[in-house]
Amino acid sequence: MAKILTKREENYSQWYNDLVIKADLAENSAVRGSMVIKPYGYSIWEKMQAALDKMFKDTGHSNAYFPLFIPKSFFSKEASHVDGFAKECAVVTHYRLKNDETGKGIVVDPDARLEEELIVRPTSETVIWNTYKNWIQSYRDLPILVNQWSNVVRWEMRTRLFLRTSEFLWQEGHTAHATKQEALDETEQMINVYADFAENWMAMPVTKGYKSENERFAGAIDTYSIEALMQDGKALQSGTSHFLGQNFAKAFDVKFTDKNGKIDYVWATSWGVSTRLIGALIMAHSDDNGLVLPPKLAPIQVVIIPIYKGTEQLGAIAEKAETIKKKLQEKGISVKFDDRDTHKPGWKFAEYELKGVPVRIALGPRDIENNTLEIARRDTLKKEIISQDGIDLYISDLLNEIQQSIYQKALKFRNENTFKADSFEEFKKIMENKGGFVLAHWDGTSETEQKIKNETKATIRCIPFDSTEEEGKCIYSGKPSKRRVIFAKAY
RNA sequence: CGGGGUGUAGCGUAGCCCGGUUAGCGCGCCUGCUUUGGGAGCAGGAGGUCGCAGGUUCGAAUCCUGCCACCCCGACCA
Repeated sequence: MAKILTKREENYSQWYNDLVIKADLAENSAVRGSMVIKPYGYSIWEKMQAALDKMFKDTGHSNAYFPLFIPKSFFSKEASHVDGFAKECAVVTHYRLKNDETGKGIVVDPDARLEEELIVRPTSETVIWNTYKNWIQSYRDLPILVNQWSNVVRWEMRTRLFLRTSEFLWQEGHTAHATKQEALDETEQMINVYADFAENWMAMPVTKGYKSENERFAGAIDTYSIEALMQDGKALQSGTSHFLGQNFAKAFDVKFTDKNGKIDYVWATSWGVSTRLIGALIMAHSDDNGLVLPPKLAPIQVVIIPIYKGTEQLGAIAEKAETIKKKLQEKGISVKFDDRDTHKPGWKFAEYELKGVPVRIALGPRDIENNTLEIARRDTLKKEIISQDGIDLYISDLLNEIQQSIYQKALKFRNENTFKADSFEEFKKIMENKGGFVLAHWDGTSETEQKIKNETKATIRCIPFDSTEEEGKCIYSGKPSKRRVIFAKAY
């Protein structure tokens, strides 16, 4: 597992500060667990956003925006939703500050108490369904296929850098449908979109499946998720898609008249992924030299580093570098030519490795003379000297190759860390050692899942869509089971 | 909120048990010269309310009391 995530070695914090996300805003507990995403990290998020946004639009969705503040009363309308979120809400109670009577500092004006408190959205189902009520009367108004890019706040008892911050950026899709089947299809479609994104953009293999009742979203009838395995053997839930049935429609009284003149409640879904994906990306691929970014999400895909003595040498090198840069850009490749004279080549090599730039080109006097380039790829750290001719084609092929290679490496890791357990002893042994995904039989009850969790910390990550039917016995209770489910310790 | 730990320069730390010069070191930062194909070398320099507030003492980073913050583990959770 990469140092950047696990070890506090010398200079660790310097890396860390330069890395993508900095947690902690200040010495103030009120913002504990908030995050600062530095520009480089944010540009990774922007690449993710762009790719996802296009996928959403290609599947017929549109973006919209709903309020940050939700009246408290909205929350009490869907019982299990309240239960799920009540414990982690930030609540706005006042709307004004005033100077302290002692003249020192500033205090909340007690006269400015809100009549009804506002909740900072932990998710937007309630405010959105309150709005949909006004948008929907007839089947002709359906479906509504809306996505929102926003920030949400969940006042977690304990935050975790990258993976569980109290405020995070995400997208949440909220759709309304005339039929149950249509909503189910939507739920499945979106988990497929997420899996597609995780595998083809993030180069991170994921398993699609159903959540057990314990792990289901508060207010959902069914939750589908994609689960990824991190390098430390823990699972990360990377995206979820919920079939909400008619729960929210009933809570917010959203009815429509169908083709036959019959009145019914609307069917709903919601789905989301968050900046947690940046954490997933880091934890899935990075090594001791820093990040390893899949080319498709790398803000800089190729960096050109000049090697030179004196400014007269730089002139010729810079000219050549600019030519190469232009050629690559014409192929749609993002290139940075780093001609800073404030840092030495070796320093730059290390810096771009830390940042995960997939391909590095070194260009020096030797190369000018021989019409060559030194190409280094981040994922394998291998270097080779190639001809400058046809560099654009070479690099664009190489980027594809790296994208594939990173995925294959992660897939191999997951395969090697996926085990079958047929007894609880075996199961415990695996969990205590290296962790990983463990396929085991389960009797289908929440009680058993809870007991296994209490004893091993492992939970059911999902019941895979593609699991084959197989007669077996629950590893804990010994009761009959029809298929294996995935257990793992989770973040 | 329970259990454990830690607060010393931008970052990482030594010193604390056993009080006593000007609080030491590494990285980073600044200046100069030499360097530049894997995080350069040498020389010089800047930077500290030792978390905060009290107390004990001739004297406190060090001992005592209170407070605050952060980290790790647990409950909670995307």
